[in-house]
Order: sequence, then C-alpha cells, then structure tokens
Amino acid sequence: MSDGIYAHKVHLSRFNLKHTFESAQPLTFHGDYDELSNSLLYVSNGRLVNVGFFGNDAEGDLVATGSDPSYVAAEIKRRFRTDDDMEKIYKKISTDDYVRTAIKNYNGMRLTVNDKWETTLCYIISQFNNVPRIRGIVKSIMAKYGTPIKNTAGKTVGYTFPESSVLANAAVKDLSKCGAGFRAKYIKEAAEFCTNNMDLYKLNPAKYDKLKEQLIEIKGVGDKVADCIILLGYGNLQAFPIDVWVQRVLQKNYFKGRKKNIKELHKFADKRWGEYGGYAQQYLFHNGRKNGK
DNA sequence: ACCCAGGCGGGCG
DNA sequence: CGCCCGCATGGG
Repeated sequence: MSDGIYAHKVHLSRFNLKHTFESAQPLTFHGDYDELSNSLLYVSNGRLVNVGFFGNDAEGDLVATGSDPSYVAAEIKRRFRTDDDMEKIYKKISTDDYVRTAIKNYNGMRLTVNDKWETTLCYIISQFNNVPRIRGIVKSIMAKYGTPIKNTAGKTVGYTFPESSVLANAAVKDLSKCGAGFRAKYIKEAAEFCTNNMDLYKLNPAKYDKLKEQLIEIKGVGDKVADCIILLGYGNLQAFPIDVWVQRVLQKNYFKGRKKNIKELHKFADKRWGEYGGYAQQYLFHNGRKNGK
C-alpha cells in the first residue's frame, strides 16, 4: 500500500522481521506488521516506509520502499542495525543455556534505533502498562497530534510522530483521553522539558553514565525507561533495561529464584554481558514475556 | 470479578 | 540511602 517509488534491497542473515516487530520496541507501538506478506509499514522522519523481508526464517533480502530515494537506504541501515555482526554478538552473549535457547527461539530478532524523542515518549507511556495498551495510546496520540501522511489518492495512510513542542502545548486532559491515564502529566512535563530545557539530540550517546543521569532528569523517566531510551533511541548497546520480565527471568534462571534488587541485577548483567548487554536483555525479555508466566 | 502490565514519584523510616 | 505505596486503564 506504499506509494513509494524507490526500492532498496540488502541481503541479511540472522534477521527476522516478525520477531523484531513483536519485541515491544517503538515500531511495535506504531508500526503495522502484516504476517502474510512479512512486511512492515511505518512512518519515519515524516516519511512513509514499507519494509518486507523475503527469505527463510533468518536469512534473505530486506527490501524497503519509500517516497524519498535518498532516504530509504540510510533509514534501513540505521533503523534495523543491519551492520551489526550478529554472529559475533550471539557468541558474546551466549553465556549459558537460557540465552542460547532464547536465541534459538527468536533467531534474527534485532534491536532497532529510533527517534530519541519518540523513544522517550513511548517508554514513559510503557510504565506500569502492557504492550497492547501502549500501542493504543501511542497510536491515539499520533492520530490526534501528528501530521497526516496521505497517499497519491489523498487517503491518510499514517501520521508523523508529534514533536515535543506540540505535546508541550497539549492539555493534560486531552492526553489523558488518548488513554494515557496518570501518565498524561508526565507526557506534558517531559514534552515541555525536552522543548525548553534539554535537547535530546545533543546528548552524547557514548557516555553511558552521563547520558543516563541526564535522561533521569526528565519527569517520568527512571532507571528502566532511561535504559530503554539509551538502547533504542541512542543505540548504545551497553544499556540493560530491567523491567518486571527481565527481573523475573534473571532471578529464576541465575539466582535460583531469590529476590534481587535492580542494582544487584545491573551489576550482574554488566559483568556477564557488558558492552552487548542490550542484546542479551532483548532476548531475555522477549523469551521471558512470550514463554514465561 | 480479578489480576496484571517493558515503573515512577513521593513520602516515610 | 532503601522500602513501600498509589496510580488510570483495559486486556486476558
């Protein structure tokens, strides 16, 4: 359904679009995946992008079409981290049977790199929430505050993600009506802060500790959400977001079911998976959420 | 009906 | 510091 006229193709191994889409990353919350055609439609930087994967379970051609030829190739490369050496990463994080099983179950699941403000908002909304509802809220906010993207027939096929300055001027009551509930005031405050006090696009992605410290200054952003932003917005693989699923997986499989606080778990993960913690976390999280209880 | 969700801020000890 | 509680809402 894309009106794109330019196609870009890249051959990849260890890539699975379905697992990537379903693993609660920002694209999960606003992209539209079609199982039959194994393709994903989403909006990036105000442009419509259509990505299809043609091949077997984890090897084939990633084909992207979009309305802007100069944009598509770079978009795919950045978004799906196509330059990541997955063999090397899998080797690094395969410290035990749990990780190896998770990799086998979700072979080819990639981390994505997303717009920094978009990522911030998505994970502020994610707190004390579930994936279907997060998606509903994000889509509702985009439809209300984003700019419609129309095809050549004039039909709206998607919405841009609203800038922080737009949401800074939104009414808390209206944000709440999008389903945000108690998070509505966090959204507005974060939007104001990121418009007036902190430029997310000027923070240094490489300085993990400093970056996290800065992100936590945003109201509604704590330890976990900051790690999500660092991992999926800044692309720093050192981040290891610990949510209820990851906590459960770690306690059950690495601490004989004993309760561990977030700090202890961070120390454990950092020592075990270090610079590739973000990838380890994504496999622990997704495997836990899909197969755990 | 009941429980829970990719947590966080605030208050208290 | 650490611990504990409330929080809007709707899917399963």
